Amino acid sequence: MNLKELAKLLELSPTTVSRALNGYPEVNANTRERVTAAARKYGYAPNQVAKRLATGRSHTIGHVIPISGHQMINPIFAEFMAGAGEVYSTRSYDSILSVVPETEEADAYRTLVANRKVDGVIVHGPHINDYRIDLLQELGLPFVVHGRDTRPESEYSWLDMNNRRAFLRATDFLLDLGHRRIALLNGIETHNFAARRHQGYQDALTRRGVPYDPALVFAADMVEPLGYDSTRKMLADDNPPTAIITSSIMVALGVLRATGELGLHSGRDISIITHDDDLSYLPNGGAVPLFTATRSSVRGAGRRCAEMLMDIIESADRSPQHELWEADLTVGRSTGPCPEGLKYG
Amino acid sequence: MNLKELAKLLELSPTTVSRALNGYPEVNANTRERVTAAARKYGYAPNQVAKRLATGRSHTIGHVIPISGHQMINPIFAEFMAGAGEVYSTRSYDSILSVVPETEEADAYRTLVANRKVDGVIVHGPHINDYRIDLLQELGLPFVVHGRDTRPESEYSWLDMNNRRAFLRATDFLLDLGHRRIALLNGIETHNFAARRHQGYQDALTRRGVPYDPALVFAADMVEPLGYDSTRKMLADDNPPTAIITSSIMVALGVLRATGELGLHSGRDISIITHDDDLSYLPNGGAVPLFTATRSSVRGAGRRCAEMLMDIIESADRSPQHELWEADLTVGRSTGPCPEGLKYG
DNA sequence: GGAGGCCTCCAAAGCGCTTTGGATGGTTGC
DNA sequence: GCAACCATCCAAAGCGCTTTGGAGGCCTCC
Repeated sequence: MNLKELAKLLELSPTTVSRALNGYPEVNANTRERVTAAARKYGYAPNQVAKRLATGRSHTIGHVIPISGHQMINPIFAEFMAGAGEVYSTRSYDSILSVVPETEEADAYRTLVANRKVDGVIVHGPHINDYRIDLLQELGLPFVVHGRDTRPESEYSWLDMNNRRAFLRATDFLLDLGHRRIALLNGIETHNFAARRHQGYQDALTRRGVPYDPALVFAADMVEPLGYDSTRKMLADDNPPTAIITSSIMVALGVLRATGELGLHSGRDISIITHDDDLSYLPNGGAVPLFTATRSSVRGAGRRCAEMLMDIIESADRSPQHELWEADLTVGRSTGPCPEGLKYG
Repeated sequence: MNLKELAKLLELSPTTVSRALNGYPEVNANTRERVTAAARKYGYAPNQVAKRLATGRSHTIGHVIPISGHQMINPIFAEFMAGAGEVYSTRSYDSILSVVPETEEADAYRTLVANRKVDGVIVHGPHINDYRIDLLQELGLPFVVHGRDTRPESEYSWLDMNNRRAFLRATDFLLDLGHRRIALLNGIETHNFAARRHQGYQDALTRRGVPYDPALVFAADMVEPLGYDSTRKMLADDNPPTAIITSSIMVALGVLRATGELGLHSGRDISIITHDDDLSYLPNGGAVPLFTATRSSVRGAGRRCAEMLMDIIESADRSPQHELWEADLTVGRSTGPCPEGLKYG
């Protein structure tokens, strides 16, 4: 069943049927009624491809996922998509996913534009100074960045968590408990979020006049072994940390594995705070959560980014929008006062 | 730059240009040369939407991701998509992602078909008797299942790992090491893969005449706390297991956390074998991997499923294709002989 | 030398929708 | 009573590609 057939059945022109269905004003209320009823009855659904060709709008959002040299795919991404996807389907948008080698990422955006495949894109994991933002502005493709880079924030649309403040608060929390040797297991610091987290950590130390020790800071892919290896390493040194801040639960689990092997109890012998993206397969809940954590829902961010982008696409005014989310600091079982003997370690 | 403009520049008809670019035989070799050169020079890329409308083919693969009641999104999915996505981009297919509530999954497939949005779909995580296979056959949409359900295997296309054999081998391996109390931490057993794993485990026990103890079998979402909680529970009972088989590294990490807290060394006091989907963010490598594991690459499965589906779509003959992959059994540090005192526990 | 065949190329008709630019007929205002 | 004006509807021209059904020219073969 297509438009023409439906029109014939109704003894109307395709024009009128199209307008009736798309809510244009120049059609009689009764006619519109008849048309919508018939459409429902015969199960008419407009061919999206034809619609796209005619309107030039694709009703599709693009997500370009680079596969980096180390072949690591960001586990956070699936959760983000779960959130964004919910919103897409309620507003009947599609999303297309381009998984490409990092080196071909720019090309991927260009073809997306050249082939008019998408009305807009979401940019994931921005780097310190991210060329993709320039590229997209140049291409004139609407976009929302999940995160920020370093340019003036008013120049583009983004949604970010306050990474600096979250890690400042986490560090402060540990300082309040008497810890002075606090390690940071961070993500790769060319990613802007990681750089900001580092900043927050460092700011907190500086404010209290606690010396910054580079030997306590690690930055790498946020996988479990990062937590395990760096913890084993630090705890084998003299003057080890009494507290560890990690950038993801995965890393925190690695820390726990290392401390477990050494017979240390987290929350007593050593304190751990992790950032928690609230991933569905890494729960940190219960009456008293396993980890004390700064928490911000990535799925929620996905939902909101999708909404922002669709709003931008659909509105005439394309002025940038921003949202800065604060993370919760929730107390769990993994933190406690600094052990007396180690207090000024 | 569109076809017509390019044709004008070349002083050729759109017909000929189109044919030259799409490799039809009825065009002179020199002409074809000229056309492709010009296309490259002017950066001409055919409008995919127009192409789709004209051909009726969408060059797009669909992935419908149900969000289940527990709001858990399958972490394996991202990795699968990384593999599939690689292949899509090299063969210049797109993939669209529909994230929908579980209850609306059938509708999602129907609209995909009604709107001719995809040429085929990949079905993820099939259940014991999966209605989606019936639905897709009824809708006449080409599809490949990642996994199998319980119907005759010749009736549809699938790629699966030999879950039964993998878990049979894992169980055998532990039995060979003298273990007799072997626990299984499985996924939800309405998923076919989990049911088959259970089967393999049970078959191995039966063959050796080792009694099957339901108290040693858990089935739930494969998250870290499943490993932790069930291990704590089992080890608190009298007659605890001396070995544990888990369905994912995430669960195995939970086991390790529990045993770590109890001061048990894996590979000595307790043995652990896990299935390893070879997820990029859960590495289990190194000279001697942390876990002894049955391993099969989900990313590889993604690649292959995508290829199979595209082949099916592009070939005239649509007879079902199947592939059954065997998992490797790689030995790591988490297994060892059953401690003497517990040998016939 | 004319029929038949092959190699190249092209005009034009779709694919299914939107949208521009009227047409039609009934109302309104003076 | 006539012009101006709505409210409704429609014909037809795209959107950018593919594909059908030739057409024209040259070669071959008897």
